[in-house]
Amino acid sequence: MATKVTITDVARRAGVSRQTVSNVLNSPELVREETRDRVREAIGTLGYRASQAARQMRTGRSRLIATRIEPDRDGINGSVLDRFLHGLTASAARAGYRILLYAAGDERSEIDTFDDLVGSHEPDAFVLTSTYHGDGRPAWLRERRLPFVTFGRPWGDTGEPDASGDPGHPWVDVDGAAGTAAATRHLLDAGHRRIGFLGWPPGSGVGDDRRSGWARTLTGAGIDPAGLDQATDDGVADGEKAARDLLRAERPITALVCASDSLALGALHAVRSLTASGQLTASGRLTAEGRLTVGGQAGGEEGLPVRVIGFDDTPVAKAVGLSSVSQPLAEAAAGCVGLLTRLFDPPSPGGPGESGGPGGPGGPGGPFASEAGGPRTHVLLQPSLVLRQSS
Amino acid sequence: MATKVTITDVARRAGVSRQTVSNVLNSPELVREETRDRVREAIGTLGYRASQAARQMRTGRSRLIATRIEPDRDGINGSVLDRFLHGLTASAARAGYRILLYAAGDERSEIDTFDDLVGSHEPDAFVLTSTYHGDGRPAWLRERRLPFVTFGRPWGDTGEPDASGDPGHPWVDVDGAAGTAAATRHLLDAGHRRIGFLGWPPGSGVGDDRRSGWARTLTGAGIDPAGLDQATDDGVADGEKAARDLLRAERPITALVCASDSLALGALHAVRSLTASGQLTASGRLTAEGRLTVGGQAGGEEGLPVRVIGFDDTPVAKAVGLSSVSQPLAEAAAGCVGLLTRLFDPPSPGGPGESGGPGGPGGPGGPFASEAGGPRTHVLLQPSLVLRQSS
DNA sequence: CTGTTAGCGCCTTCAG
DNA sequence: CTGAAGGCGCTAACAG
Repeated sequence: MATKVTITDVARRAGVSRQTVSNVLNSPELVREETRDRVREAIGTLGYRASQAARQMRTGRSRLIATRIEPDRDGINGSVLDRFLHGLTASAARAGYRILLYAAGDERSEIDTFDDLVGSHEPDAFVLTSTYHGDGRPAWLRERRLPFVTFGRPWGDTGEPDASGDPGHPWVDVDGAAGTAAATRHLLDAGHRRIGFLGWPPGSGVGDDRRSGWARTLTGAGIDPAGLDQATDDGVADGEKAARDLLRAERPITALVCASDSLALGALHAVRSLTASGQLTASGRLTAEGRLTVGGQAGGEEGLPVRVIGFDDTPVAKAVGLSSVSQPLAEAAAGCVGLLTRLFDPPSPGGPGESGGPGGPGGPGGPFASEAGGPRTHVLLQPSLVLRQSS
Repeated sequence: MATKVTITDVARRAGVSRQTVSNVLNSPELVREETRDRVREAIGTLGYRASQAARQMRTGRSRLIATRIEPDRDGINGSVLDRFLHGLTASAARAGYRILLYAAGDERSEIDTFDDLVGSHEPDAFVLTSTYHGDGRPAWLRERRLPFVTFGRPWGDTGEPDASGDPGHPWVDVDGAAGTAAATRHLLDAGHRRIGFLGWPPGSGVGDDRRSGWARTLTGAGIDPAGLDQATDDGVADGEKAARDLLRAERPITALVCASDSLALGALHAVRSLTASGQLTASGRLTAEGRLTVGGQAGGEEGLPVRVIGFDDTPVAKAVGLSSVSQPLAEAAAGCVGLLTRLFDPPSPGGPGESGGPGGPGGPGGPFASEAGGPRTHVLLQPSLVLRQSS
């Protein structure tokens, strides 16, 4: 049973003082190479590891990043945050940090947990997920000058990023609008014109963002999106119901972009069941093969199979052959860790641009001065479209 | 900006020595009530929190429990471990512990991580998930007398718990066989006789366990399970294929118990597509309503709709109306934390029985002596059957 | 019951 | 470049 090996043991073994060992660890350039190697060898053979607790007492840094684990959401989309969390754990480890988990039901209890954690385990930073309108967490953390990043833009009251005078904080996000735009474009390219959108009620930043990409693309192609979308709560049953309405509307859709895989799965059900029962709509007809024939409509969309595209590329999408917009979650996690470490160890000033990141250009980079002294950096990542049988 | 408040500040505020404050925190019974209240009030108004780092240096305990976050598995079952992890985080917090996360690809890297963690953040314990045949992690930890619990029985080489002389360690598990048995019984009660099983290739402890509950129940009802099951890799497509075989076999099944929701989802697809196309089998016929009419077979099963039951009660099961066996994951997590804290703070000896737990009787409680001195305790939880449209 | 003493392992001065 | 002090905040032993 190897009793705890300390820095003193290493020093003795290497024939140097404890400080030299410490220097080898923290400022190697101060130590002569020969000595350094000797110390490192001693560290290796003894299996020495610096005690975090002792180090933290001295430096005030815990090398811990705290984040919340969310309870299983109703839907199918829960896996998104899990994948993010896995990426975060891996990225953090690479940067020498560990993830500390906490659970919290609502904002109040989450902030209480912040308070608790800050006093006890003293994480070096927080990563916030699932940001929302009027999110009180960033303000609380900023007031106390606690480093943090959000995965998700700060959604202002208008649904636009930074629209409400938010002084800003580092964030990473995925460009949802670009994702739905790509999906819509793909369907346009396949000859579809009446491309619907199945989303959530207005007011959720993420949902509005995703809808906007669809609407923008349709408009750009000279198609009026009015009447082609439905808003509903997230869920398979809700999605199925809303999709039915769209498929049997006066101007029936022939393809559908959805704000989530749950909705898309519901839509798929709707398509299949309408297909199976050979139902008619006011101006369209679903054939046995899932092809929708739109009577008397102009354009080349006659006989095209009804297409559905989801969002998040969850395991279910893969399982049922649903095309979906995929978020680069590992990259997002890496981005969070990157922004955080940049806060801790500021890069040499005057370096390369500090906005933007891999996979896409940065955001607008507004001129807000950061009174907290932290650089207002952010990373906006581009999603990708994963095509399967459903489109 | 509230600068770090220390135990000295509290002592001064309360007019006592630092030691007294410490006593109020750790051994309140040693302090006169009046003093205690005064100190507590000072703690409250000052917002004092004991520094974990300092405490850890003194006590050697970090109040951290390390566990692994698994990468997204292929399937749909990933959510199981996430729900467990959430429960673990919540239970640990209630007991005054936090969860420290790590990621690891294989056993080798996981053990390297153990080593790293033990030397740096020094978690008080580990929780191991996804145990498997020949799992090398428990032995590694036990050799070093590091406290740990596994979620999952130690599967011996024969597939039976503790069959290979494993000296034992604390574990929590869910009785999978009881779950499939309940599912099978439910189908028997509904009049089914040819109840199939869709599982994984033999050799996986969990899979064999689940199959055994089905086989046992069928045998108990006087039905020979031979030829009524299929083994395949986990996955919707694999499940669909295997289910087709079963539905069109010489002795076609009329109901199906599955080892996972992925397989069950595939089976559901198979049932629906066979139903839709009105396919015939050697001795059965699927009607349009998904009813299987078995020609010339004895028993009351004619005209019964084909039933499918999954395992794990994942969000997808809920979404598509699939009946499924549900594991009590929050309880399992609580059980892990309970076993761990029992290790740290042993209950008064001669207390109540130390085996078994809520929801079910304990395991066999073999007579192995534990050379490490730790009590070999375990908790076997009972799953429940969640019925939906599919059964 | 309360106060004093000592030191956990490390890193940051400051001298050599 | 290397060695000698000092102390981060806390608690386990003792002394009063």
